[in-house]
Amino acid sequence: MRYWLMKTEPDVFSWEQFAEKGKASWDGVRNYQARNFMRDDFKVGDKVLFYHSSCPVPGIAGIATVSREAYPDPTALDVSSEYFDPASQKSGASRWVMVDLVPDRAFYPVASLAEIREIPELSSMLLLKTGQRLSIQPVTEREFQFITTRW
DNA sequence: GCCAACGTTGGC
DNA sequence: GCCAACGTTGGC
Repeated sequence: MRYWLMKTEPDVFSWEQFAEKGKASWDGVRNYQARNFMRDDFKVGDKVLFYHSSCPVPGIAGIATVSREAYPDPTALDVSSEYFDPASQKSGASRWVMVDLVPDRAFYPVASLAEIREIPELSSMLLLKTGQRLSIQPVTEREFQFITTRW
């Protein structure tokens, strides 16, 4: 089993919406490295840290579980979608994929980025690396265990 | 709103 | 293939 961190802007899709819906299809990823993680490495049962970015208190809002492995992201072919991708339309097939998640539990309060920064055991998390903007990142088992024990 | 640190695009 | 210009991310 592997562990991941996935970023979302709560203005677009929040933990609260996720929990209420009971499921999420992670569409809209338009970065090759992030896509490749989903396509090649995500397995059913993998655990995900659900991260809120670009908001008043950036941080991990809860934990989720991968419930379906990578399949084509249809928003790439939908001209009315903000995630529409002309190159996918041209080739006739979506070059982007998504996975499905189900919520596990929420963190109350969120594990804020500021708090995470202060914890020596978490100092090597990719999240804290300058310039690291990947929206999907691998997390080590130790990091995951530390966070879910603390929060 | 600022801006550092990227990734992508496209002319050559 | 190079690389300048441009666009995006995301904390602050």
